[in-house]
Amino acid sequence: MDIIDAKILEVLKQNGRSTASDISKKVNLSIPAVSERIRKLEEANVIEQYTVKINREKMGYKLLAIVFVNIDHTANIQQFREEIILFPEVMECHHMAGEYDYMLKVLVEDTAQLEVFLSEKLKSIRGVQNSNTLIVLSTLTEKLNR
Amino acid sequence: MDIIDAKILEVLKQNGRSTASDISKKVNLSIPAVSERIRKLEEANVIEQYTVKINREKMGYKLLAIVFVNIDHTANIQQFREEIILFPEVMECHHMAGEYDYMLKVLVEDTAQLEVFLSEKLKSIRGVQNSNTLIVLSTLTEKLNR
DNA sequence: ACTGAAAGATCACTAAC
DNA sequence: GTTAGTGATCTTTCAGT
Repeated sequence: MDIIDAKILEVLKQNGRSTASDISKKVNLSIPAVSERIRKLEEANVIEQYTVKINREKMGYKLLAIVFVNIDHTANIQQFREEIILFPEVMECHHMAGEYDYMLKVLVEDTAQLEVFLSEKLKSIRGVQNSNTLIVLSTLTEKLNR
Repeated sequence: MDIIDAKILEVLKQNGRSTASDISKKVNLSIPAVSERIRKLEEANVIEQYTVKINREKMGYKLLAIVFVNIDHTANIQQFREEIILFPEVMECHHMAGEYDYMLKVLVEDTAQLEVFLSEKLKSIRGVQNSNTLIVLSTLTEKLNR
């Protein structure tokens, strides 16, 4: 991971479809050299995935919420961890230090779907003790990578 | 946005480098038909960006934190909004309803960098009244799109 | 570890339907 | 929307530095 690899990653962050020949011009390196570096970055799992950012509003998902969850510590925590990530509306699930056990980022179409998620889906998982939901009014920035 | 477009987006989510010919096999459509659909999805800004997911740990970023911030409502809020998104460690910034005004997702190498962010960078923005930081112990899932 | 050139494969595009 | 044909472009390979 030298400075040239960092430059290559920077180009790929901005456009995941950049070809080796595109990148070779931007980093002043020959095409085979760039190809080999990308191959190694993929092999080392530094590049985890090529993907695409899709417009949420255009897909009808207009409500983003943060849900903090507490788990009954006598419950089967592994079961919660397996089930929670299966819900399509759960974009993120983090195990937290502090007052709450888990923090979820939940993306839904509207408040009706949020209600279904909170009062039916989330509640249906055994061990979920209580939750605290915060609503996102707007998003100023949201990046995948630093 | 019919069911075929949805399938195309699904393929691109999993691999942003999929070619039109790759996709044409998976959705049972000819290559020019797929190309045209992708072109329209890009034009309509449904596809916002092709990008890449980079392994955070491999890049040395081992600490993820959630920072809630309150802004002095007599302060210049626009200034906060402009400055906060410029910090490289701020992955996300959401305007929130409820007790706190903004929620930040902050990615740093270690607690030392978090301390610098909280006590120097964040504090330096005029109007930042107080903050509350939560530490992420581990991440179960983190998706860009639903 | 990188360059440059050549080969082969693959892709996108266009035109006709 | 399909099929077929063309031209461009890309990656890979390899010999040389």
